[in-house]
Amino acid sequence: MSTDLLTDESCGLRERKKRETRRALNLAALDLVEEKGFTAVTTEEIAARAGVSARTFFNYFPSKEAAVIGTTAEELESYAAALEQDVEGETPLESLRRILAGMLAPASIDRELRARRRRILLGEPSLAPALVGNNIRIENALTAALERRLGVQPGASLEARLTVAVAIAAVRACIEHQQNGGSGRLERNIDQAFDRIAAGLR
Amino acid sequence: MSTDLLTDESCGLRERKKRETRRALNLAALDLVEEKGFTAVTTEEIAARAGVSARTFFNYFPSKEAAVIGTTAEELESYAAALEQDVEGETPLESLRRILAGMLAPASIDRELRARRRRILLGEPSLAPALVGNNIRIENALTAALERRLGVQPGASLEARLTVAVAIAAVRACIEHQQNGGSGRLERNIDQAFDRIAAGLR
DNA sequence: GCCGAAAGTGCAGTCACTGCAAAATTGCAG
DNA sequence: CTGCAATTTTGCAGTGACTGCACTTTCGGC
Repeated sequence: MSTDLLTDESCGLRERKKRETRRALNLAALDLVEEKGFTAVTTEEIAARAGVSARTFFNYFPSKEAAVIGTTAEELESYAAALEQDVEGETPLESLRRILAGMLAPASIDRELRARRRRILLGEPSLAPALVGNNIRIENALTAALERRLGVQPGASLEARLTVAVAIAAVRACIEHQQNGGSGRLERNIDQAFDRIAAGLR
Repeated sequence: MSTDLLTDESCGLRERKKRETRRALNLAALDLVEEKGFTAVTTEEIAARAGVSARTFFNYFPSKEAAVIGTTAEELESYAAALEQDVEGETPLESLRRILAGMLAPASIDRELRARRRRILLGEPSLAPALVGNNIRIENALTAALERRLGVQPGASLEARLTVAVAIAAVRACIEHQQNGGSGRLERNIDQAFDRIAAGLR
């Protein structure tokens, strides 16, 4: 069991090929959704474009939605690790703001892919339920990480989950606001939202 | 075209029968899910137990999940109306606490049904994505109501949606905490959560 | 009782998703 | 390099959610 999180973990050919296939499926799904819209895309098409059989598709993703969203366990672990680390002079909420904003912002690497993914995912209303469902996974991973950071037993106190859930909800609200033609830039609104939450909502 | 929104709208036999059918489908769905678990229940079974054809099922609910959850537009309107009303000396967040807690608490009427519904819905992990998806509907309805209460244009300011989204997230976090064997009674935890949010999270 | 509208129903079809068993591929030991 | 074992891919057959369409039934007003 190799957990070489730092290196590319591309040790075995087998593992590398699985990653490539997964990525190919995700990219194919994004392409097709962009072309035809989510509901008009079939899992067979995605599989065909990725060069695998229809059956193999479901070896990689449990649903069509999951293939389009494509969040990997590694991503979750990476975010969790970032939150677990106690940064000097940063409250948990501030860490969450930084990490969640980082998930949205086109990062240094993968600039265009991240931007494109964001545009496609948010532009598809039929994906909205799946997206909030995906947020549950993120919430669980981040909650466990924050519990470790705070040194409490998993599920022992409400604090960790409450903070994470509220932070994710804040980001979601800002995104929704943006989608509805709301004012201001997304990052600015997120900052504002977290400021309000830190100051106490009325 | 009867738009008698004021009266109980149970005027015509047609309207009453639709309500009854919808309710019958929802109750049948709850029964069956309790008996066999969500995934083992088919829409045909639900329809059969409710005394309608398989096809008619989909005239009432767009999906199996929706039939089990069963949130009606009337319920949404009722919650929205409650939030829109500006109660003396109550901040929006306090109103939300009262209303959302009321949605969970077995009300004066429908005591057992509400309790049973809550138990069945929360006890089915396979329903979790659909439940958070349903929360979007609630969030939208409550956001619109709060915007009216605050006298702002729909989507103009971030405040309304942020407050509603955070409040719903808080309740969800408390429920999750409960489901994971967390300490304390649900209502008490919700009070605590809202207190923390009003005081400002860290 | 009659007529237009609304609701219920049957039918055929598409597609997501699953279990199973055979076939292909890969990693490894000899 | 070669066969062996584990893993992965694939085909096949099946279930069940969901849809569009056309037809019948039912309801409400006149």
